[in-house]
Order: sequence, then C-alpha cells, then structure tokens
Amino acid sequence: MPRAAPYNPCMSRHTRLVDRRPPAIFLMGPTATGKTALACALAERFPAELVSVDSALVYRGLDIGAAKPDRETLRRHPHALIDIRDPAEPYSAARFRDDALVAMRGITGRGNVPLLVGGTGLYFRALEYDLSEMPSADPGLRERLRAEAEREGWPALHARLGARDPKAAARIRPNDSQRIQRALEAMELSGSTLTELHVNPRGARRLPYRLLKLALIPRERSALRERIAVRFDAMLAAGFLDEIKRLRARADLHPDLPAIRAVGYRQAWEYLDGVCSEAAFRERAIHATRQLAKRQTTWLRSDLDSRVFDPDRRDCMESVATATALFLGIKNA
RNA sequence: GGCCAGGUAGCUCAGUUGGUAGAGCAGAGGACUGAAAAUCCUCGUGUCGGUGGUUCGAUUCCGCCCCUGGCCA
Repeated sequence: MPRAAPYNPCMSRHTRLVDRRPPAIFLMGPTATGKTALACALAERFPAELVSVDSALVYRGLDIGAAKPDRETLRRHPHALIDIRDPAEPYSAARFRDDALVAMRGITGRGNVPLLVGGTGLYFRALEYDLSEMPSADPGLRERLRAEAEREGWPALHARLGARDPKAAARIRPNDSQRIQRALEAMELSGSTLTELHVNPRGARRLPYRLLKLALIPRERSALRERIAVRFDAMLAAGFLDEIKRLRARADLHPDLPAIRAVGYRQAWEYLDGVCSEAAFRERAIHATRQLAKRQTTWLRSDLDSRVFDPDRRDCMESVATATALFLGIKNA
C-alpha cells in the first residue's frame, strides 16, 4: 500500500533552495480594498514592477468608473496591461496570459520582480496554471448560437451539448448561456468535445516563476460595503457620467460589449437610456459592485496556497512588506 | 374630526373562498478553461400593526385602538 509522504513544512524551504525560477508576486483582492496603494508602496520598497490583472482596466476610456489608477500614479508607478485595448475590442483570459508573460519576461530581464496586482480571478488562474489548447472566440458563430437560443431557449442548446458531450453537460447548468455557447462553439470549431479539449494537459506550461501569492480578504465585509458606496459617490462627483457620455457618443459601442458590461458602466448606460431613475442607477451600481466584490472573494477563498491578509487591519501594509522581504530574501527597508 | 385605501421577510409587494404564508430585489455561500467587472447554482419562521370577539381553529370574518397615505371638513 503506497503511502503519501507526510506534509513537511520544511519541504518548501528545501525546494526553494533548489528552485532556480525567478520570483514573481501576486497581489490579489476584491475591488476597493486598496490594492493599488499597496502595490505602489511595495514598488517603492522593493525592486518590483507592476502588471495589472484586471479585465476592465485593459480598456482605454474606462477610467473613473473602473477605479483605474490616476495619471500621476501611473506616471510614478507604470502598470503593464492597462489601456491596451479599445472598448470595442473584446479581450480574453488567453490573451491576458500571453501579454502578462511577455511583460513578466521584460521585468525579469531588467533584474526586477514582476508584481501582478488585480482582482480578476480567472486571469490569475489562467496565468498560473495555463489554459487548455482551444479555438478562440468566433463572433459570427456566437451570434448564430445566440439567435438559436432566442428561439429554442438555452436548455435546448444544453440538451444538444449533452448529446455529444454528456460530461460537459453534467457540469454546465441548462441556463448557463455563456458556458453552453462556449462549449458548442469550441466543439464546432475544433471537431472535438469540450471534455476532449480539456484533457490536453492543463498545467503543462505552468508559470515559470516561483510565486508569492498575497490575498487581501476583509475579515468582515461591512466596511468594504460602505467603502464601495462612498467610492461610487466620489466617482459620480469626479464626472463618471461625463465619461459614460463620451463613450456613448461613439456609434460603435453598445451594451453587449464586455467593456460596457463592466460594473457601473452597464447600469449607467441603462440610466442614460432612460430605463431607471438616477437614484435607482446609483443603488444598482453599488449593489453590482458589492456582488462583484463577493465573487472576487470567492475566487480568493478557493485558492488555498495564498497568504491571506486583512486590508482593514492597520498593520496590513507592514505584514505584506515583511512577507515580501522574506520571500525575496531582502532585508525589509 | 369624517370618509376611503393601506399596514405581511431588510425593501417593494402577492396570497390565504378561515387550517399560522411566497415572489422579486437586497443579503449570504458556492461554481468558474479565449466575454470573467461575465455567466450560473444554492439558501426564505416572518409577534402577517395591536387588542378583544365569533370559531374546533383567525394573518384571513367582525368590533375597538394605533400608524401611514389620500380626499373632505
């Protein structure tokens, strides 16, 4: 009977000695927990360069509502992967992985440590564990599937998926429009089922860095909820609606685009369409942001090998800095 | 002061021809492979305003009282 080796806390220490991979740091946390300020503070104290891990900050023109670091902050602490896409062009987790690896190689080549900061759980996972080899999105095919779903309903397309790929259908819910659409799309483009595609080794190209994963998770969410409301009012005062009007002035942007579906932007778009009152818009946007923060927290809690810090504790900054110094083998300045 | 309409989950409300009640939103937990700030799943006991009466049984019917709107004085 083979036995698993007992867990040995010294193992990681030992393997670190022989681990020649360059270091990289993940700083993960839900929205409105002070990630940007913390990342900038770390960049002041350590030889680190920042890479944004955020599916909304990639878009140019999404600034105030996306809580993008301001110009002065970006000038002093440049972030890779911010403002790299026009809001009309969709981005993806796969593109993110490629872009992030390029950015990280550059940083490492300069003798610095990549500090990846953001709140998009899927991007962090894709970067660390890679994605399976699969066809990329096909807008025409997606439109066709969407039109079919409109006539027959998503459960009908889910049944169609089940006929060819029962394993995938068992995992995907009959109303999960996006995953059903993606599964059918991948099947049609590749000729293989999702299940077959997923068999090809995920994790074969794991991130060639040794990682320090820092997770900012508030022990108690009420302060975060309040901060989100206060921050949203500050966004309104800073001209969030003018920003939306600039985007709406473009004829090629519409609410089905990933950029315009972002939290706050979707609700503002509806408000300016006359769907609801300004008060209702504010409420909806704040609620959507809180729900986002909750989903982001779920990603973090499911990641068992990260170091958790409470951003509401006074000593958070110091604790994170100490952990970073230890990881890098640098005396904490 | 009189008349009318209401008072049911944190909010908006539905409902019970009398057998102690359920939607949406909010909230909580979870899932997550090229849209992921997306998409989806699970979770509902609350003096049914108070009090007295009728009844085997009242949140439901009746009386009185309290509160909130509206109209009239």
